[in-house]
Amino acid sequence: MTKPRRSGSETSETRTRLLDVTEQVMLADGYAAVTSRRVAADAGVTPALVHYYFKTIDDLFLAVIRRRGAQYANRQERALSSPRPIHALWELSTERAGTGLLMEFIALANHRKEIAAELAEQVAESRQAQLDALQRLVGETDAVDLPPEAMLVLIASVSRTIALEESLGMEAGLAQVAEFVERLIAVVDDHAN
Amino acid sequence: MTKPRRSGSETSETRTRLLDVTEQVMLADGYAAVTSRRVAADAGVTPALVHYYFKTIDDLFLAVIRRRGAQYANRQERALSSPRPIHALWELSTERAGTGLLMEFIALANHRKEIAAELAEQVAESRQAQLDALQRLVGETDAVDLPPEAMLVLIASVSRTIALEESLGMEAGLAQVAEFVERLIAVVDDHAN
DNA sequence: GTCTATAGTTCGATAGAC
DNA sequence: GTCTATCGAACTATAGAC
Repeated sequence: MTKPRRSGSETSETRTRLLDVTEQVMLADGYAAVTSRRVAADAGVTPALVHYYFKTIDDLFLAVIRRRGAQYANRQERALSSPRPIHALWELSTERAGTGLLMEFIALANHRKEIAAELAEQVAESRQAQLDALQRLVGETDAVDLPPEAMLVLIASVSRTIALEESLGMEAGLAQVAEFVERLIAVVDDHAN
Repeated sequence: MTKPRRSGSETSETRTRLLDVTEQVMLADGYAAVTSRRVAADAGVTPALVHYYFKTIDDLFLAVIRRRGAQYANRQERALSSPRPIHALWELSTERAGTGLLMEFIALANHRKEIAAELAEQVAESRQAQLDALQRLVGETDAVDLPPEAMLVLIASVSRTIALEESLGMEAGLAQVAEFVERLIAVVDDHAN
């Protein structure tokens, strides 16, 4: 939402392409595989062009996080205004593709201050929107003996772990723990009706 | 029990030092910062020596995982034979240092087949030992409406997320969700007495 | 906007002396 | 067991032509 036209870099088709390719590389080979050469090659441009759009590789990572975060915020907003908000949130959280990228960014954030800050801000904002929706839903009552904030952490925890252990080829307990969380969720969602 | 492809004796003091340093580097700057030069410098040896003990960098990673896994198996065994086995397991799982390394290995496993296999094997073995202990504890009864396998996934999920969000500077809901899990655990542990 | 060319680093891994 | 020396490759980032 910056300049109207011709700012070039914000709306460039090439720029978009570079972001797409970066996401693909991260999912396929991890964040360490994201280099100006690799991204350029996969996008069919020259390495120098990557540096033209993103001065440093960290800037490229930040741009991907921000775009991704904005997309996710939209999807979450739709989910939270559906008839069964928390169930829709759970479905959204258990999607595989998103979790894969998130894990990469978490690992990255472990040792890149700027990325940690951006990631933390996004997670916090997203969590706050969830909290607002959940509190509208349950009001002041205690439908479940689990505070709203805690339920949200639980949803985030379990969905992430399921995606992760599945990708490691494990399966013991995954279906059952999903069922357990879904039962908790149902209580809350039904409480609204 | 496959040995690293090239090893100066398994018990070498230098070898042990290299493994220690590698763990420190991973925790401080992430797996991508683990290079033969960096590890050598931090350990006070020459880069060539790193390649002498570990033919490739992946071999170095594998050796770290294996050593770590063996150590963890011991600690878990002690925890599981304590008076309150599941509570002890929970305490063990919420330790910060272990979680940090685990996140790095998970990220690594995302795109290194050998490491994914080793990691999956260790997690599965560890989970099985937990399951044995838990089933001895609760027998056939249903103390909680949560199958044993699912409770173990829940413990792993939540402990990991707490460590992770804390490291991002977040705190909302963490204490409450911990309390929730601890309540579930207490039911099971008390069931034994 | 896009390219060529390149400077300056850093890396993995090996050969071979001691 | 440990070292020196080094090859070949990959990387980030910039300068400057088109």
